[in-house]
Amino acid sequence: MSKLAQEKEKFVRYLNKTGVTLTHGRQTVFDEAMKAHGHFAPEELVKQCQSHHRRVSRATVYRGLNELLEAGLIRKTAFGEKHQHFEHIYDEKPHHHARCIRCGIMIEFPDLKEDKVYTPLLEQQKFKILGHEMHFYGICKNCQSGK
Amino acid sequence: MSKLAQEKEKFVRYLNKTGVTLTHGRQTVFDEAMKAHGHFAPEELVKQCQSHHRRVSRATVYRGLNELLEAGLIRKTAFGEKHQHFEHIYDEKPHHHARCIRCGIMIEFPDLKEDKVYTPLLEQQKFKILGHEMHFYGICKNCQSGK
DNA sequence: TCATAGATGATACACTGTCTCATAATTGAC
DNA sequence: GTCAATTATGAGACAGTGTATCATCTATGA
Repeated sequence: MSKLAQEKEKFVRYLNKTGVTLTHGRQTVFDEAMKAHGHFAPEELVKQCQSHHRRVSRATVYRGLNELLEAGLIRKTAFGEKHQHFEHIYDEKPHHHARCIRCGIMIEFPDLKEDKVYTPLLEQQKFKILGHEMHFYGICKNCQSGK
Repeated sequence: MSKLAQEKEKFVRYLNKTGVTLTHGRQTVFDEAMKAHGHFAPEELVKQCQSHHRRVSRATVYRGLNELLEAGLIRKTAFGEKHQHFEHIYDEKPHHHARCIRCGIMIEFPDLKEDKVYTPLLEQQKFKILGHEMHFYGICKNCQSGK
């Protein structure tokens, strides 16, 4: 079974558990989110969904993204920007981000499993971890030399 | 010298370096940002600045916050929410956050210096690190039992 | 004192994520 | 298969955020 099919199954399992069905809208959001390369903003996904399929509303996309998030298929990468970003998890090497606060460029670097230090702390509080992100901010090489 | 005074000096040093002066507006934003307890959203700071001082515009506050950020006096904590959050650094124990994606509650936990693993990676790319945040997301205890 | 450069306030702006509600689709009971 | 009840959806309204603009004000140094 392909990784994508596995993800689909995971999604359906989640939907069943919460007592809702895999409708056309959810299917579309799932398809496009899994198809995306790298990060995407919700509004980008709205465009994608609307270009390839019959009309899907913004509301449905936003709702669907939350479901995918809770199902653990995508993660929210929060860069302190105006809008949210997501990325799917399957097929990606775990990585983190460093962002330049001047130009916004993003540098990716591999996940080194440093989060293991923290998981006991959170589990102790019965916090169910869906994901984590190590987020650095600073000034990139170019912006330093530019000024 | 108090910690606060040290921060002020750090700020002035930064301003000098970038060739600007400590004006009334910047002073106000500095004061209120340092006075804040825990996280604050920019708009909250706008209110603060406008209630305690003579009129300071939103623009000035937003501009000032960026300067404080670059000067390394505050950090941006990005929770993937609609708006940004900041917190000042002085006088705070380094800590990170876990956020519940359902109710938004925030759990703080101490910084365990796990970032040390990554700094060489970024320094190698000449990325000047201003700060970092370890960000977990998931479902909190209450939201798990609530459903 | 004056000219210049920088800082500010007011406001407009685009955009985001959420909410509402009427309509449509789906499901299960019969 | 039909119908009623429940759930999902689309369209649009909405408030709020962070940025940009630009005319006015302020500070600085010659």
